[in-house]
Amino acid sequence: MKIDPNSSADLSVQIAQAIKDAIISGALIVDERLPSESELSDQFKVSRSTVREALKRLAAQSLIRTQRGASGGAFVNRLSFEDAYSQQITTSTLLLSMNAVSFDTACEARYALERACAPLSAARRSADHLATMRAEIFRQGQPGLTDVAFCASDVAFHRALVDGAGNPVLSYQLAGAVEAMQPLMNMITFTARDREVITGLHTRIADAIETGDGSAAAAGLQDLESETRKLASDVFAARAQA
Amino acid sequence: MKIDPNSSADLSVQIAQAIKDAIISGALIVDERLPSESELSDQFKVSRSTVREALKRLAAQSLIRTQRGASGGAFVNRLSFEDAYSQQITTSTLLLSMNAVSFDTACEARYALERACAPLSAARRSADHLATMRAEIFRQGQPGLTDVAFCASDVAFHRALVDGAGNPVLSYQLAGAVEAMQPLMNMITFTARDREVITGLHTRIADAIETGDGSAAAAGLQDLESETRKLASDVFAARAQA
DNA sequence: AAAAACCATTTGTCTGACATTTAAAAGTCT
DNA sequence: AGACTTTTAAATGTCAGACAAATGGTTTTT
Repeated sequence: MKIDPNSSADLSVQIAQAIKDAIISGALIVDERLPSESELSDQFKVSRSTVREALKRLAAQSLIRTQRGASGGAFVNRLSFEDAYSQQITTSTLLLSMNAVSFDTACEARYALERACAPLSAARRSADHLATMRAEIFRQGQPGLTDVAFCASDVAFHRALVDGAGNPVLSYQLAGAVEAMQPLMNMITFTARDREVITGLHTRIADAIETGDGSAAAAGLQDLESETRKLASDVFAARAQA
Repeated sequence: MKIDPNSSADLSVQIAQAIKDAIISGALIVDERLPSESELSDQFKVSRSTVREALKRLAAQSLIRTQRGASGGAFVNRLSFEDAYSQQITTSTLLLSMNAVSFDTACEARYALERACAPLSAARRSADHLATMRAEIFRQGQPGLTDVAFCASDVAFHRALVDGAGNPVLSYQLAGAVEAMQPLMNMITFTARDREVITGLHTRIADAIETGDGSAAAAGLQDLESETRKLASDVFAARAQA
């Protein structure tokens, strides 16, 4: 691991990159302890502060964790699916909010991805996830539910659908798409009639999954997408008029 | 923005979180300049080093960028799709390499997602992306191509397919799934016969996209998935024996 | 043998200094 | 007046050294 003191890049960036490369290449393995900050500052011929800034950059990406005290130090972190989920959700949320992605674009992506999960969920039809889906459908039918709570339940339903595919990589990839849309969805107000239509489609999708009919589930999702987009365009039209 | 000096969490973590919250909530908008490091250290009542470590954490997530010199400082960054892509790819790669995700799981996720793009790509059939696909198919037929180059071309073909859906959110979500698998794919050696089968399927997929037949493209991808998994299982079986 | 005191190591934080970069201000020449 | 050069001030980047706080191990005491 070497750095170039004459490069235009900041030293802390170079050091972070060097360590990151070592992790990705496998030269540093999970749970391995990095040299102490003083040792690293000797190795790289920089001050301890510079090393620390580099380590903080890595910690921000969950690549390392640090522990104080004797036999403490910085350790290569096993990137958990959970860490990856939350990073994914943060990034997706920022992307959507900062890049003015249209509701339609986000919606299209989300439902396309969910339809990809449907056949797998139907093939595996986990009792656990089906129960969650049914429970959320029930909750969505309760009177007095606020729009925000309805949305949250909607997200929970869709997550169960996705997780039901039993593929952690898919769940990870989709976490962002589903969760990041929640703020956008929260702008919609759902009338009693709207809710009825949506829970009806949810039921249709859950039924299809239960009977193992993936393409029926995908068709249900397709209709749900149209419904969602219609609702959203109504909201935007009304807002534009006001 | 307040922090709690008695909390167990490190000060730099708290400060980073406070600023991050301000960005996500919209209190700090894109391209807005943060107070200088000295001002922040006054505000939070901590030293400049601590503020700097917090800022490095945010910079590592592309939430801010810094500029030196007069009228320099830290600015809220507009998260570009490009930044998001590379973060996504790094995270996916680490996830796959550290968590011992099986080839089948990764493969299943990847092709499920790609099949989700197929109908959209077929509906839009951008001339540009189709040309890229054809070019990569041509390249894959060239004799003397190394396995690694064949794989790289394969990735390029699939990226074109995905990008052809014309949905940046989808492209972003899929970048990780497609690129992160490349190291796994590189372990496979492709015989001439294998390559013929694969480029044949690529051609079939490209043809389906060109004629706007999304389900045919999806079916082609399905066959390609089976083929890929068969090749991989042969490699693993051979390796297990040796 | 158990508890307490001590110690060494390591990260976290603080202080103060200097180097480097950069845009704006001031000055100078035509 | 306008174009060019020099100076200046502000900001980040880096360095050095110190102390605080946490933590596991070792030694001493009870």
